[in-house]
Amino acid sequence: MVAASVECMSAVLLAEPEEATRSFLERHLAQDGFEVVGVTDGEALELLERLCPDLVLIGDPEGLELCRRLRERDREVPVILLGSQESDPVDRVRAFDRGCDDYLDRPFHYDELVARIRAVLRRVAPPESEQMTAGEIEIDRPTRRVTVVGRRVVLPTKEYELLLKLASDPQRVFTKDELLRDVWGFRSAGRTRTLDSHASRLRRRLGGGYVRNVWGVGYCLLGD
Amino acid sequence: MVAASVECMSAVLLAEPEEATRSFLERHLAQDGFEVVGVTDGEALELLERLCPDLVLIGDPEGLELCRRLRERDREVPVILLGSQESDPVDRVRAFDRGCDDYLDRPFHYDELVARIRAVLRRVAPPESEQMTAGEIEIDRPTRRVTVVGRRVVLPTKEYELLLKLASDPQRVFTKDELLRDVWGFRSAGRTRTLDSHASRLRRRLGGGYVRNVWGVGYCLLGD
DNA sequence: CGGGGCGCCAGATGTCCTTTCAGTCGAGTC
DNA sequence: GACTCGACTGAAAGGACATCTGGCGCCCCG
Repeated sequence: MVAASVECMSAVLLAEPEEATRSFLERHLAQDGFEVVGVTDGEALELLERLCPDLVLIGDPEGLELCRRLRERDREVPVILLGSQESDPVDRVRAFDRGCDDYLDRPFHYDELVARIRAVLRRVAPPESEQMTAGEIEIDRPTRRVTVVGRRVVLPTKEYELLLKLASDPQRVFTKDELLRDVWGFRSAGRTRTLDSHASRLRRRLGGGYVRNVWGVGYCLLGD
Repeated sequence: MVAASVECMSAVLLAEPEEATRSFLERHLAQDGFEVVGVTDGEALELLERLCPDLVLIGDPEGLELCRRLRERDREVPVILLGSQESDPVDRVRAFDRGCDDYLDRPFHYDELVARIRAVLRRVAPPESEQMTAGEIEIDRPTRRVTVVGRRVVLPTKEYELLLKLASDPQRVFTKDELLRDVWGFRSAGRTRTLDSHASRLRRRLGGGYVRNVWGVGYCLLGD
């Protein structure tokens, strides 16, 4: 099994009531390059808002209701349901109606689960091109080369990753939580000073006031 | 079975060698609001470029190879494979590796197939318009950009949130309590001065008397 | 085993927003 | 037409947030 790209590991929220399965999945998914937080389903909804995971994996046999409540909050987050052993097509259709993205019966093969997770994520986050441009900023991912108006800029790792994220949608305003999660990973919520610090340095290195702060919200690369 | 969204019926390219299954699916999918073109797998690649379908359904038991060739042409088109009866997890993992989006074993339930088709299309299609419009006011949520008759308006956080709320139903009159609760949060009931103040400034910044007061009740964005 | 680069953090400072207050204006009522 | 209550708005106080700077610790590389 190939490890996920280092660039950005996907964050998976795992709602699985049974201890053994949960820790099994936590361990193996982590090995396969996912950042996993396992919870019992009671905690799932609450964590959803805090963590903003890339995907939710619901292992609860009663997961249907959770799926619905989750969708109610109007999150775009993809959901994969692990069914109960006796699922029939009707159950599955109902699950899809509730907005889930895939449904896998138990007992399942771990590799198939991973394949399905990847298939869903592939869809949600379409592949980024090797060459990114944002205004006068050019980023060449294979070589990690960044140029601003032709001038070469060398960036340390975190600043480079932060730039990548911001450049993925240059006009868009990213919230601090979002940036912290995607660049620093799941469990970094609240460390705004760290983000601020890097944003500040990135701004200085790029020059030209590219990195702009949106008060009380976060940052964007090309405001206005 | 709910009919497909009226907005735009999805075009499905169906590559299924077996005559009976093909016509069955053609007929039923058409009834369920899809635009279906059924072909044998030889023709699929060629038609792919001409038709640009929204989704490809591969019924061929040898569909793996087709899926690969299809992906080679680097189309973003989603693909669902209908497996052969004897598929095992290894086959399925291989299929996902080839880039397919879902895999359904035969014999399958038609309703489940439709549910899965919808789930995949849901993912692919809607980068839902994050665009709101209220009269001549346009709001782009990702960039937090607000324009009035083309003129760009910059808003501080609270005013922006207030505008969002008002624009969510521009004609409607929102009571002050409602606005306070939704923008300032639960425990803010009674602080009408604060709301007044922000409404006043929002009105001034938007110009054109958009934010209108309804005496003794609250505010609305487009009165009359 | 030392040095430098980098990630992370905390305190000081400055900036901008929010809230409140106070005075005025306007609408509705008798 | 006078009175009352609510709405409007400028200014000022206060707070929340952003930025910068310097320091500490870690890891990689020499």
